Formats: sequence, C-alpha cells, structure tokens
Amino acid sequence: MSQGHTDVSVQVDGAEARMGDARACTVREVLDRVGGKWSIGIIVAAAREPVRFTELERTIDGISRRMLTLTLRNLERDGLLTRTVYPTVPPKVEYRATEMALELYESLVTLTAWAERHRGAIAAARDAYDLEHSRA
Amino acid sequence: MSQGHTDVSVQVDGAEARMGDARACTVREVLDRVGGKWSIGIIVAAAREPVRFTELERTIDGISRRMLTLTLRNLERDGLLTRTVYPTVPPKVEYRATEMALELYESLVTLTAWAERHRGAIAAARDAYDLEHSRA
DNA sequence: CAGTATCCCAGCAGATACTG
DNA sequence: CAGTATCTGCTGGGATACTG
Repeated sequence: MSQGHTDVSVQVDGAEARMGDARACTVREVLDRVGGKWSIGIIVAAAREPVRFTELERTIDGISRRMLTLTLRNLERDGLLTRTVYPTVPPKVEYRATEMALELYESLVTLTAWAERHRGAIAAARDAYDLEHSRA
Repeated sequence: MSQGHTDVSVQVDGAEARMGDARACTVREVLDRVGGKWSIGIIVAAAREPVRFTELERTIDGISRRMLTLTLRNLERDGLLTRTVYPTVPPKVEYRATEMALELYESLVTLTAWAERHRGAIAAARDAYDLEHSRA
C-alpha cells in the first residue's frame, strides 16, 4: 500500500462526511489518552517485560518523578498498564503493558511509516514557510 | 539535511528494544505536530474540499478564533494545509488539506479500529480502577 | 524503593475588542 | 471576511523535600 496508490481522499458525500467526523472524534479519544508527552515511551518501556518505577525513571530520559507517577496512574486507569505490588521491604512495584496497549502501539506504528515517508517534506515545508514569513 | 536516516534499529530480534525506542520517538514526532486539540478536526474538515476561515469556525464546534488561527498556521507551516488567498473584497481565504495530510489521516484511522475494539474494555478498566480507589 | 506533597512557571486555550 | 491583539485562567510539567 505504499507505492503509487493515491486514492487516499474520501470521495463520497453524505455518509462519508459523517464518518469522517466520527473518526476524527474517535482519533481524539485515543489521543486524549495516549497523546501525552510520556505515555508512548512508558508503554514501549513496559512492553516486553515488567519494569520497576526507578527503572522507568532512568530509562525515560527527562521525565520527572511527578510526571512519571501521573502518567503511570492514567495508563493504569485506562487499562493500558498493570501495576503489581510485591509486599516486600523495600517495596517492589512492577508495571507492564497490557495486551490492549501493545495492540495500540502496533496501530501507532503506522504513523512511523508516514513520518519516515514525509519527514523531508515537512522539513522543507517549514523552511519554505519560515523563509516566506521572514520578510518583516 | 536528512542524511539517509541512520537506522539504529531493524533486523535482529535482539534489537527490538532499540527499535521500540526509535519508533516511540518517531510517534512522538508526529503527535507533537498533530496531537493538538484541534488539528485532526481541521484536517478532516479541509480534506474533501477547500474550506474558508469562518466556515471552519462554525464547523469545528467549540474552537475559539485564536486557536483556529494558531492551529491553521502550524498545520500550514508543516505542509499539512495549503492557504490560498483570493485578493477580493471582502477577502476570501481557503484552506485545504495536502496529500500528505490525507495520508496521515488515513494512518490515524487505524487508531479508530483499536478504539472501537477496546472502548468497552477501557470503560470497564476505568470503572474498576475508580471503584478500587474510591475508598476515601 | 516507590512514591506523595508542594511550590512554581510556561504555554495552551478561552473570550472578545479591534482592524485591513 | 479573516484575521490580530490583549487580557487572563487553567493545566501540564519541572524540581525537590519528605515518607511508609
């Protein structure tokens, strides 16, 4: 589905128009949950095996303790992460991405294909835009 | 500028971890551009035919004039929207999604499939979580 | 170790008056 | 019509001291 294929546009009115809106709405649903600055990174980090809090803090570069906690809670609440507490001393808590989260990530990966196809074009567009608007 | 995109990932299974990171990073690239509250809605609105400013203001429910302008500028800058000015009186400006934007939207649509598959599960997870944490 | 509590700031976002 | 300018509140997010 990469090559020539340019039938991307929606051609029919009526039902397609509504569908477009509905889809845009659904996309936002997802983005509101997982569009945060750290969500994806955390899901990826917890995808293959359980990870501990401090481990995440070290792995996810630049994240603050606060945001790690908050994002973790949100992901857990949405059922994208499981949190397992081992009642030991010192405490041990493991986070792991759920099956649902992994499927989500797989879906998101289609975005990487798009990004890689168009990264150059985007950069060029920005350059052109900035050049055009620098006439001040 | 883009020097052939040095791929840290690919091939071996042992490289899955790195691959995950690279992809997560790319996903964020996209999300940073299009993860805003209104971007998707605007792209969808401008997907099928050129739309005018005021038209968008009416169509995109709840958007403020300011955010419409800002989002429009960002999308234009990234080459996701074209802006055409007709030097008439009163002025007429049309925005239209580019091919690139339409492809992006198509990629995003895979998310709707995920959302629809799991919407119930997410809601259930939230209920369970909220119930569990309501002991206050 | 795995958080919470607190303080603080920057940028997002709403509202709306004004203008070419 | 298609914006810009401006004021302002809100929230995402950083830093860090403290705690079970």
